[in-house]
Amino acid sequence: MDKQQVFGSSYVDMPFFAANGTAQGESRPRARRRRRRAARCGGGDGDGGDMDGGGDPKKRRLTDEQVHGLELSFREERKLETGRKVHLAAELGLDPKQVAVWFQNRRARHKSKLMEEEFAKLKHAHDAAILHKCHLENELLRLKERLGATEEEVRRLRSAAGSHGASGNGGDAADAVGACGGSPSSSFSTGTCQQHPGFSGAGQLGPDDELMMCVPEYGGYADSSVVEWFSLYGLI
DNA sequence: TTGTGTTTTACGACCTCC
DNA sequence: GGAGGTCGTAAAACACAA
Repeated sequence: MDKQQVFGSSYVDMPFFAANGTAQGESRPRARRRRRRAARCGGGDGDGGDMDGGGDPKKRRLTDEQVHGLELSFREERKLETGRKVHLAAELGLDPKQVAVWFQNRRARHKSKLMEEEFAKLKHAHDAAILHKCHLENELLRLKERLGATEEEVRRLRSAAGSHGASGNGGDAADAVGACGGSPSSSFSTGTCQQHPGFSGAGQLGPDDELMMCVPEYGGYADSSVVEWFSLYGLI
């Protein structure tokens, strides 16, 4: 199989055999310890063919130069055509199969990194959306309070006008409110927002625990205001 | 020095494309 | 059918705290 082919190929006697050696290791920023696991080499892991007769370890780290060359090539093009692979392998003293494997792993790392970045970005947007929702719900509470006070004032004025015998036709704004019958606020749902004592507007919230106190539930992503918020962040 | 967590190298299985 | 891709995983190499 391929395992035997890999270690029977030319790269075995190339300079990077010294990569894990003392000189190379000491040239790196942090000294690298060598740990021998020779005892395990003979252990039957069912992975026969690890040794190429000479007791060579199964894996060898690539040298910095080899990794650098591979990195440069990867930046140019993430896919690897046959010609490029063979050329790169010859140039770096590697087996073409090693180059292919390195590119596969490098693509996987790249993808993983991209996913991490994407996750962080989405989390940031999520937190911002939660904060925005909290602001909106607190604003709603304030508006409801004002509405209640206004309705109370209207009732008071009406009763005062009624006691003076006037048949109220001057209550324009008051009528408008009154026309709503059971008050518009009755159709509002305050949701689950609990007003935080120290919360009085934007810029007051920082840590997530405050967010959690403010908005104990995380549903409602279909809310159009949240969609707007996401679009503000350029996420959709 | 050692135990443990992370990174790197390598492989097999499976899929797609030519 | 072969070459090269992704995905999942094993294991060596390595870093580092205790």
